[in-house]
Amino acid sequence: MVVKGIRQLAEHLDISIGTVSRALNGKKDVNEDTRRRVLEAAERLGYVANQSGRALRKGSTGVIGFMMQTGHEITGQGDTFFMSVFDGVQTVFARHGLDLVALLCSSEEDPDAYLERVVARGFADGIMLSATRRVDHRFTLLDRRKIPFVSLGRSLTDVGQPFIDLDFEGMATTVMTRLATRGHRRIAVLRPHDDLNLGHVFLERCRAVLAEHRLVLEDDLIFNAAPNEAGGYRIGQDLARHSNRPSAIVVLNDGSVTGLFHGLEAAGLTPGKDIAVIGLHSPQARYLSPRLTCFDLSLRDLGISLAETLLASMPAYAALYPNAAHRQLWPMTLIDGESG
Amino acid sequence: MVVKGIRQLAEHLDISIGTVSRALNGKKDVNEDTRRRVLEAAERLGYVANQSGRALRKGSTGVIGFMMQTGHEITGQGDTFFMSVFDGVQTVFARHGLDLVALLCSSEEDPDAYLERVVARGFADGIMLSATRRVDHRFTLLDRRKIPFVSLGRSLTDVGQPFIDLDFEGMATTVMTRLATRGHRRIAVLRPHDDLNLGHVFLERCRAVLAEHRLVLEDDLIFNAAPNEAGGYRIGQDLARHSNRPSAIVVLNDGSVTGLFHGLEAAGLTPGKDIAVIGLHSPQARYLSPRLTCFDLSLRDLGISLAETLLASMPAYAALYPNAAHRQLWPMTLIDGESG
DNA sequence: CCGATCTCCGTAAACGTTTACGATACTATG
DNA sequence: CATAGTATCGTAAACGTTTACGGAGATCGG
Repeated sequence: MVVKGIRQLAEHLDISIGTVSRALNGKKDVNEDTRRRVLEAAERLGYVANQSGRALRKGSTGVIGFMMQTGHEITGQGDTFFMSVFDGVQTVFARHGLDLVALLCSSEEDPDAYLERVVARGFADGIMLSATRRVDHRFTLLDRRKIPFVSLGRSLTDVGQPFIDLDFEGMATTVMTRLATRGHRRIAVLRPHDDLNLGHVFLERCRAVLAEHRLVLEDDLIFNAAPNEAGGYRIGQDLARHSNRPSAIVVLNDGSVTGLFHGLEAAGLTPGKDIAVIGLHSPQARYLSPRLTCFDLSLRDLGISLAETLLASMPAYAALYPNAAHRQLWPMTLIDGESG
Repeated sequence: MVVKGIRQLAEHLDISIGTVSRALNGKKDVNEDTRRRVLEAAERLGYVANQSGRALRKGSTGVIGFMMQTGHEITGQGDTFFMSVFDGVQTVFARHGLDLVALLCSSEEDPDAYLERVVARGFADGIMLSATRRVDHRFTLLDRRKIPFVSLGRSLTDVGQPFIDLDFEGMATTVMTRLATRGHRRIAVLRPHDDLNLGHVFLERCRAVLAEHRLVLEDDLIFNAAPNEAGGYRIGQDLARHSNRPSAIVVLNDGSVTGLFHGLEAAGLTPGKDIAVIGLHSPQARYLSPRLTCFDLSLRDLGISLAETLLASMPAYAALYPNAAHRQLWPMTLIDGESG
């Protein structure tokens, strides 16, 4: 047996709907006995307050949306990446009865228009962004609509938004000094397509670090590729055929690294021997041969921080997270492998 | 400038809210000039009807939820898998103004309780399920709540639900006859953990096909492993150390196949030479060396069918999809590689 | 010129919930 | 006993939207 609305539930208990609502929401002014009766009946009859009615009255939905784009791969980050981040986010949200949903923007729809539509509808109380682009109108849009949000990734578009981004500067410093001091002179970088912001901050710092070693990052050694196996494979082939092959390559694109390995191997090159390969976070790093030297980070903790940063910018929760960082670069640690 | 509700928009235009609503929703009884005026103003002022108010009044949300579980990997299917399916789903939904969102169930919450909560709230007009388990209470739950749904995957729990599942029977027939006729006598199977349903239907058919060749599927050659690189790698090592090693292994678990390759290689075994390896759909199949022999399918088309099947079970749309299959086994084609 | 029809629009009810407010009964205090 | 205070509950308004209904004006046919 399933009951339809709070009115039915109230009639069934012979109590007014006001009292039932107060009982369910843990409000004052309700006898403990009746509260127990109400809760027990709601549980037994499978009553849960209607989302639309509740949201309409309260002015908030209790939903946080994480925007993702389907179809064409933008980031190439596998499900393990986002699913781990999500799990961290949820542990924080669960404490406040907030629900996380992924807002899926079709590849056939303009991301900006999609987001505007969703936000204007008041679908979610807060928004999480990822795959941030170099100039990203979504930030100005969200700022204009005055809806709390946080982004996983930086952008040149700056409206003072909170964000957490991977510490590409730290990564660049670590990896470039390592390679330079090990005698590498010509270093390549593989990154996803140019619109995304992450490549630029990385490259900028790379140039600075290399300059200290009197080295330059040559333009024709900066490769773009789709963030997947195919993209990595193609670059592996290209490297093998390169007239003046670099001695090392840093791969920002974690979805491409196994493809790159296989592309190199197919051309007779061994990573770590013929060419040093250093990657970003990669769940399969340990199972590649040779083992991939790459950076590691705690995705779950990142998700927790992401949630806290968002809540800190929401009036209803801000007081609970007084010292959440407004903007944060997430540290990564280099894990030694055999590839470089 | 942004306008808050339909009331403000109506005042701004000096029209009643009824007419504004009719104009926006393409209803009759509204002058074409005023309709244009309304649409233009809404566009200019960034008005979009509030989700909660609209859903409350109309009794439907226009949202379809695809349930996924975060944290621990259940299926191991990478983002390319679901994102491609989603994209197919969206092309159908877009025609009807339906929005697809992913309902993310935390690893700390019981999936059944989560789904019940979401459905009882009236959050979505329809539900899509995946990672179906052998006995899966979600089906009885959705059936009891009388909410339209479809699942990607079968279950022993049968409430007459519509579903689309991969054609594991066809796959079993194809792969086992291929291996048997090529002289393989001891064949192993790698599958994800036992709760999931997909392994069972596959194994059952495998046994039947092998029996025709007077062969048996030995119990100790049925391996379970986490559907990721680590799981595959471990099985690769186990196979190498096996006292009576099988000559072939079929991998249902697409997230494990590269790990398996690397595990085998680390132990000095070459796929396709020392042991035949045949996998399920795998985006990196072409970039492994040796190239993986595996099954392929159109994920985008699968998504389209999934959406059509769901809509066919929703009263409001059923008439538009008269010949959508209620239950369907999705065909896969074997792609020859070098691994078996 | 009258009645009928049509076009267009405004009014108000309804969706399910939360919550401010007031009412009632009971307890405590003097 | 009177009064103040407290505990508990019911009533009704409000959230933003859609839509059934009716009304006003215009058009048309006879």
